[in-house]
Amino acid sequence: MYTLDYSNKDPIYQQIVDQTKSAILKGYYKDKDQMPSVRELAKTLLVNTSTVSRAYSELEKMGIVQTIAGKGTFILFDPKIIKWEKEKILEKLEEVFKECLLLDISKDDIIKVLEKIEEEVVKK
Amino acid sequence: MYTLDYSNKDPIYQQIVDQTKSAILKGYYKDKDQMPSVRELAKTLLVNTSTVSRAYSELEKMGIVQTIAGKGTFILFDPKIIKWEKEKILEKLEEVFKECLLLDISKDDIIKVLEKIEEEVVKK
Amino acid sequence: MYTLDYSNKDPIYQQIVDQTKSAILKGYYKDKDQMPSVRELAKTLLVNTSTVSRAYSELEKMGIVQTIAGKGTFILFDPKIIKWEKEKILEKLEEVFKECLLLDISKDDIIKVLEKIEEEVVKK
Amino acid sequence: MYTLDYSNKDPIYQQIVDQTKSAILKGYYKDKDQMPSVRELAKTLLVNTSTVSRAYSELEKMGIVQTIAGKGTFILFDPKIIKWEKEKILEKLEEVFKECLLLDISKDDIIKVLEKIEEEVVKK
DNA sequence: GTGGTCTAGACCACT
DNA sequence: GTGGTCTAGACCACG
Repeated sequence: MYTLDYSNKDPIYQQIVDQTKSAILKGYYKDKDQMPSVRELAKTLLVNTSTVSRAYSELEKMGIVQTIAGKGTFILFDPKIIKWEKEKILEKLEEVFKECLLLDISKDDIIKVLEKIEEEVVKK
Repeated sequence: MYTLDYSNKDPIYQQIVDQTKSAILKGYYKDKDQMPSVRELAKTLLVNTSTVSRAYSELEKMGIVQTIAGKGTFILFDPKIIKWEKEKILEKLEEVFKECLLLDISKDDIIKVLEKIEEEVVKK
Repeated sequence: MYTLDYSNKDPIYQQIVDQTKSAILKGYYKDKDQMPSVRELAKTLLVNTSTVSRAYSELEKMGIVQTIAGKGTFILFDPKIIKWEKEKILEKLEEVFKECLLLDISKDDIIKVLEKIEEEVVKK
Repeated sequence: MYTLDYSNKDPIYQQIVDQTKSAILKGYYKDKDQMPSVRELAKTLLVNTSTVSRAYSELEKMGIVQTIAGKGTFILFDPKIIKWEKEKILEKLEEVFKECLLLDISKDDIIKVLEKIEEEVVKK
């Protein structure tokens, strides 16, 4: 479920955060599901427990999971997450479009890429 | 012309590199133009000379700039740059689109954003 | 293992880069080996940490080494390195031969030198 | 006669020195020939007079030219030059051969390159 | 512990 | 004047 890439510029804990969020959006994790324990996930991913710990605490700061002392870490699905993520991605979209136009990539070319990706996603 | 953002996770020298590339693409710098001297730009941007020096040397490794010992640093415009940049931005575009679709942002919504940006850019 | 020559026109960081590559080719370093830490090597070689750091970052850009934040720097042996090195040395070989012939050094004399070196290397 | 390469790592004055020596070895310059004046060569090569001046003074240090105040700079051909150059190139040859063997380039491959270059040179 | 970045200041080579 | 390298020392992010 998690795949870490050490050559990626994103730090490991960030990759865990991102992949957890993505797992929620994809429906792999549902509201109130229990996450694996820090030690367990660390063992599975062959990383330091402090790395997983940091990932969980970032997720908790974002309100995406909740840690209950002595019980574990649980998904706290809040529709707001989707709203936040949408806002972030729309900003990113604007940036990328600006760069595309700067590089003389036409609107039509961009739409072609969009349609290609759409097809790929639909297939899955 | 250059605007540094210290809260940005990208290091200063990288921001100088990126903004220089962008300046070339926008036509502010042209082939064979002399760049400001290391000391001069450092003074302007209120950073250390070695930071600017590092940025220039990165640009040189990319073949975007040529430094002639004792003379200065000069723009070396090569149409290949545009090719490289296009390839990079198209990859980024695919990633962003994938994320959008994952978040149930519709193709139409994406195109609306695109059209908004297009208008903004055209106005300038 | 490393020997720095301050009278050499090559900068220190470059000597570290070259000797590291050479160490890999000679088999002293193997794939996935951990390099000495920046601070450690700096202490051993009596140079500044930033000098070693620069050498490592050059090696990383060349894809010869991978640095994992917080863990260290590791050899990333890629057979391509040998290809690159071979191409470079063959170019150098052509240049030197041209100079030799220009100086009226005969083919036979050159081959004698080659045989002398071959023997030396074989002995080791 | 002179061709300067600004992208070459060798400084300009060094390129002038090397090409002058090469011109002597090729017989373009002969003993007691007068070299172009510093100003003249600087003008021709579009470089600073101090650059040419430095080149001439290096040549003088090596005993390859002689400057006579008020008269000009003259070639001072001494057969020793060839001896020195030969010694230098033979050292270089040894280094390059060592590297070749380290990279598993066989003696036969090296000889093939040598023969290729020999043919090229003979044709000229 | 690891590497990455930045500063201030110095020195050198080249033009 | 130009850029390149190095040092000493500081701070930060990551594991």
